[in-house]
Amino acid sequence: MARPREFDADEALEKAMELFWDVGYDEASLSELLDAMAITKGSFYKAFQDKQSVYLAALDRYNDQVVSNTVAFLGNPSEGAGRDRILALFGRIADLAQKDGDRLGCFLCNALVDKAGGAEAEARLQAMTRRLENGFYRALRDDGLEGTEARGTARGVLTAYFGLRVLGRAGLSADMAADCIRQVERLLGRVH
Amino acid sequence: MARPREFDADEALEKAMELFWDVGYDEASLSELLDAMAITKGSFYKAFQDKQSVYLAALDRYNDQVVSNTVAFLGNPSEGAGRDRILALFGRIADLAQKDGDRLGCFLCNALVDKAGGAEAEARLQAMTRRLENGFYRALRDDGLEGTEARGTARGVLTAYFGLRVLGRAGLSADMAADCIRQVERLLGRVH
DNA sequence: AGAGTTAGGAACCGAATGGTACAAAACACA
DNA sequence: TGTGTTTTGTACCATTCGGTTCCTAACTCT
Repeated sequence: MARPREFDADEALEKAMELFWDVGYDEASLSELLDAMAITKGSFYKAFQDKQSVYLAALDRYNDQVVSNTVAFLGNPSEGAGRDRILALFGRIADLAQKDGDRLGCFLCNALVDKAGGAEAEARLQAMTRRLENGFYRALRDDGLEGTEARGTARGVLTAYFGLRVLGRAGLSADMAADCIRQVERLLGRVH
Repeated sequence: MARPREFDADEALEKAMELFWDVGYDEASLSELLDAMAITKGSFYKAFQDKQSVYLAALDRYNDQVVSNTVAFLGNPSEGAGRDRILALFGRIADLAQKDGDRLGCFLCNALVDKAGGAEAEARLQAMTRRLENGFYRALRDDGLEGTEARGTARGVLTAYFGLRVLGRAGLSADMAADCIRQVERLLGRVH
C-alpha cells in the first residue's frame, strides 16, 4: 500500500559492484555511483544506508556470485581432474585478461590492495580469500594429494592467482600470460 | 642569493612516497600529504608542481631506491646462485610481511592495482615491472638456464612475487608465508 | 646597510565531496 | 475517490578537495 520502487535494487547493486571493481572505493564518487546505478540521491539513501554499506553489499555480491562460481567450478568433478580444473581456471583468467580493454582484474584482489571500507570490509575479504584457498585445496585433495601437501600447494596456487590478477589489471601481454600458465602447470606437476 | 629552503626536498619526497605507498593516490589527501611531508601548502606548490607530479616523483623514487636495490641484489653473484638470490628475496619479503603491522606491500604492486596518476604513472609502472622481471631473468641466466626457459620462469616468479605482495598487504600468516616460499622453491626446482 | 630574490604561510577560490530535508509524485487499499 | 504510505527528485547542508594569490619573512650578494 505504497508507491512501488522504480528501479531493480539487485540490478543497481550489480552496477555499483562493477564501478567499485573498476575504480575502487574512494575513486568511485557518489555522483559516479548514482550515474552507474541509474538512480537519484533520494532513492539511493532510501534504499541503502550510505556509500560504505553499498560497498560492503558489492563485496557480498562478488562473493555470492563470482567467488561462489569459481569455487563451484574448482570443486566440480565433471570438469576433469582437480589440477586440470585449476589450470582451466587460470586459462580462463589469462584469456580474459589478454583481451585488451579488460584491465579489471579481480575485485577481491583489488579490494585487498585498496584497503578501503573499514574493518567490516576486511573481514569479508579475508573470508573470501579463505574460500578461494579452500577451493584450490579441495581440488587438489580430489587428486589424492595428502592434507599438508594439498594445503601448501593450494597456497602457492592462490599466490599465483593473485599475481596473475595483478598482472592482468596491469595489462599483461598474451605471451606473458602463456608463460604464467606454464609456471602454474609446473607448480602442479603437469608439465607438458 | 635568496631565502634558503627550510625543508629537505628529498626527505619530504620520502615521506610523500611512504604515504602514497600506504594509502594510494586518491586516499592521500593534500592535507594529509602536507602533514606527512611536514611542509605548508605554499612550500609544496613552490617546490613541486602539483599532487600528481609528486606522485610521479614518488614512483620514480621507489624505482631508484627499492626496485634498483632489489634488482641489484638479484644480480649480485656474491649473494649465491641466482635461484638462491631469488629465494632469499622472497624470504625477506615474507619475513617482513609476517611481522604484523606491516601491511604495506609493494608500492609498485599497489600502484599497479590503483591505476591512478594517469598515463605517465602507468608508463613508469610498466617500466618498473619490466625491470623486476629482467632482474629475475638475469638471476636465472646466471644459473645457466637457457633464454626462453629463463624468461618463462622469470615471469612465473614475477607472478608469485606480486601474489605474495598482495597477500602481505592482506596480512598473511607466518605459515601461509612459509607455504608460499615452499612453492617458489618448487617452481625453481629447489625442493628441500 | 640596501637591493634583489626566493621561501613560507595564511587567506581565499570554485568545485566537488558525502549526506540530509522535504515537498511532490505514484501507488495500494478502503 | 479519498487516504495513507512510500518513493522520488530537488534543493540544500557543512566540509573538504586541489589549487592560487599575495604579502611577509629570510636569506645572499654587493
